[in-house]
Amino acid sequence: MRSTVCEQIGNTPQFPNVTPHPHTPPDPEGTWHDPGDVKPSRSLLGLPELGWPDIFQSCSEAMDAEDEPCLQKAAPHSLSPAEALGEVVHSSPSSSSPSLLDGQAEEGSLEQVQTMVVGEVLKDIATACKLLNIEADPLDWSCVHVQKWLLWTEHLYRLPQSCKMFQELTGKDLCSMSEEDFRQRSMQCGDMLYAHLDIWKSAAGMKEGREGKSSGDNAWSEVVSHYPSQPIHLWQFLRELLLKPNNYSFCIRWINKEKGIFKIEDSAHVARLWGIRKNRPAMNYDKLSRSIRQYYKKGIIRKPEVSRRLVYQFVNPV
DNA sequence: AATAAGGAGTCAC
DNA sequence: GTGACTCCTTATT
Repeated sequence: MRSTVCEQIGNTPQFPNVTPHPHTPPDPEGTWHDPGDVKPSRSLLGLPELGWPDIFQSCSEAMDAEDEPCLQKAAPHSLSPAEALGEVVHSSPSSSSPSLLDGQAEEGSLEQVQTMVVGEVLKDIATACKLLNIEADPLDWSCVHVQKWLLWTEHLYRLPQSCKMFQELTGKDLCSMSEEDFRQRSMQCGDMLYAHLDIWKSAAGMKEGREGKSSGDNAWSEVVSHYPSQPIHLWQFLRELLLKPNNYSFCIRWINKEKGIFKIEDSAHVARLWGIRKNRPAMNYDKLSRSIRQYYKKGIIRKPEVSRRLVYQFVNPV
């Protein structure tokens, strides 16, 4: 199934370049090569069309729950993320005739893929909303929310820090800015931030103007139902990260999901994400790990039988 | 040097 | 009271 879809995608004009994901899963030995070390090309990192690699990776995840190394992703070109969302949103999935031409069949498959992609994008947004404790619609963001989103996006994609250039902007302000405005505030990653915001805006736009049919709607209700979210526990936060391997496996990943054993690949990064979530700029791994150790006596997290550095185990696996 | 373990004080809810 | 943050010492990798 996956190979079929991959082949279709590979042969489709919208997905001309199939390239490995920068967050390539670790080898069997468990060693991990930081994507920052291998210095992937800007297109690999998603510049300026960053949304697509992540979206497509999410789509791959939907097709195959396992985080397999063979997964490939496409570099975007002719279709922006927002356009892709729009296309699926406004397409009608109805008309299928027995005399379909090859092209139409291909279109149908593409449509299916796009529908799946939209669903996964919305789920990713739902996850981010939950982890960040912000609303899904950027128009509703306060200045603080904007800063959280910026910090998060920068850390998630390892972009240079530029959130200071966006200080005292509300979500409305941000949404009214052009791509050029973004670039002026951040030469290095303004275009990427703009692309990401575009995805969120498009997803929020799906809320209105249509009634529930496609898979995107379930995902959307998931997005809105998560807000306002409750204070999140550290163990919940870690589990959320672990359950999104395509987004976060570069910093935390399962060693043995069945047993609940996981490894923190980038301690500083995980701590930073946790600090963003809790509005604790001084958060570091020393403090985060102290909180994890408090879980020992509570029976939530423990060290595995064979203790290894940065490896922990949920006492009650999912 | 980074990580692990755990004591102890503090704070917000 | 609870959960988390913070700072700390000591031990281990």
